[in-house]
Amino acid sequence: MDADFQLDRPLAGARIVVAMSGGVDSSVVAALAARSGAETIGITLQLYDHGQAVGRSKTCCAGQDIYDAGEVAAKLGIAHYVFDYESRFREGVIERFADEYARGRTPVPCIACNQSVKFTDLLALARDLGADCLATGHYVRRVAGANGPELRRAADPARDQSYFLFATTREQLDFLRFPLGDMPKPKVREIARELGLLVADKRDSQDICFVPDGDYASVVRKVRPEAAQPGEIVDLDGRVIGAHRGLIHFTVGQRRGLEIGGRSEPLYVVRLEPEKKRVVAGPRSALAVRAARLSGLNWLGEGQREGLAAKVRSLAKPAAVGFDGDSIRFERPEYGVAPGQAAVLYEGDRVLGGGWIEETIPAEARPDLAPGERGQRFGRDGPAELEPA
RNA sequence: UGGGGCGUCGCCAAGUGGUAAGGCACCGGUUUUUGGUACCGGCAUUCGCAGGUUCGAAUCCUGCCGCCCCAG
Repeated sequence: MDADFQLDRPLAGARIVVAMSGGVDSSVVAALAARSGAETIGITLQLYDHGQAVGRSKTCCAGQDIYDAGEVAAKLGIAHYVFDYESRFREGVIERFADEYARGRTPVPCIACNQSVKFTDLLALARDLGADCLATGHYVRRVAGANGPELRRAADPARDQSYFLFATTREQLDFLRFPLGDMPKPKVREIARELGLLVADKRDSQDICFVPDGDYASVVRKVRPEAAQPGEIVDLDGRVIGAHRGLIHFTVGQRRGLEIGGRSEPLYVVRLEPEKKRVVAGPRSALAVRAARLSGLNWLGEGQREGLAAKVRSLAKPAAVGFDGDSIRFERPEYGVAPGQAAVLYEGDRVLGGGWIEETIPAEARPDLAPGERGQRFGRDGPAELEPA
C-alpha cells in the first residue's frame, strides 16, 4: 500500500505538501507521504466559520476538522500548518455561488473551490514552501502519458471525483498528486484504522461544505437577497400556472418543489428567467437537449473531437457527444442540463477537460442548426402545419 | 326554489350494493463532496351533511346545504 508519488528525484530528499481537510482521505494521503520517506508538510485551510454551527464535524475545513487534521499530523509526526483563507473562499466560492443563483444558473461550488482556493492559492503556497508536489485526497488518477501527465477517472468508479476536477490546468496537474486514485475507499479506511488515525471512521463529507443544514438557499439569501424574491411559474406558452418563493429554490430539470398538482404528468423546471423572476415549467419532454455551448474551457487532451463522452453532472453516466471546441453535441437527447453546471469530456477513462454550460439547445430545434442559433423551434411555423385537404 | 347536472385525499379522478384504483402535489428514505434526476416507501376507517332501507351503501331512498348549466 505504498503510494507512488511520481517524483523524478529520490523521495528521501523530496518535500511533499499535503492538503489536509481533516477527513479520512487526506489523512491517509498524509500518512502515505510521511511513510514514503519524503519530508511531509500538512496544510489545512480555514475556509469558513459556521458561527453558531461551530463544532459540526461532518464538513471539511471548519473547527473540528482543523483540530482533527492537527491530531493526525501529530500522530504521523509531520509538520502541520493552518492558514486562514476565509476571505478568499468567500470571494472565490461563496459569492460566486450566490451570484450564479442570482443569474438563474446552477453553480458547482466544489469545482470553483478546487479551481481557486485549492489549485491556485494552496498550490502556490506549496510551491513557495519549496515542495516538489501538492498531494490531495481526491479520487482521481494522474497517469504518465505520451504528452505529459494525464488525468483519469478513479479506479473505484463509485468514488470517482474527476467531474470536480475538469478545470485543472496542465501546469497544476504537473504539480499535483492523487495517491488515492487507485484505491477503493474501503482500503483507505483500512489503512487509517491500521495506523490508528482517529479519523478512520469519520463520516464521509457530503453536500456543500459551507452550507450548514443543506439549506443553501439561506446562504444565497444572505449574499444576494434579490435571488430570493418570489415570482411566477409559467408554462411553455407563458401562462401563469403558479407562484414560487424565489429562483434560488430551483434548477433546470427539477421536479419537486413546484407545488403544482392536478396534472396527469409531472412538471419540471425547463428554464429560469432571472430578469422576470420567472420559473418556466413543462413536461419532461421539454427537457430534452441536443447540444450545449460551453465557456471557461479547460483542455487537457490533444485534438480529440468525436467519439467522446460527456458528463453534465457528477452522477450522470457519460453520454456520447461530439465536440467542436466550443459546444458539445449529444448523440442522444440529454435531460435536465442546467446552465452553470460543468460539462466534463472524457475519452474512456481519460479526462480531456470541459467547460461551464452556458446555453443549451432544445432537442426540438432543427437538427441541422449549429449550437448558438437557437430560438428556431418547430411549432408556429414548423412542419406540423399541413395544408387542409 | 322551472328543468338538468354535480358534490370521493391539496388538485384531477376511478368506483352505481360487498366493504375506497390511479395520476399530480406533498412528506420520508435510498443514492451523492454541487444543484437536481431516478428509485423505494408513506399519504381518505372514509366518499357535502343528516336520517332511512339492507347482513352489508361512496354506491338505493328522503330531506337539507353548496356549485354549475339551461330557461322563459
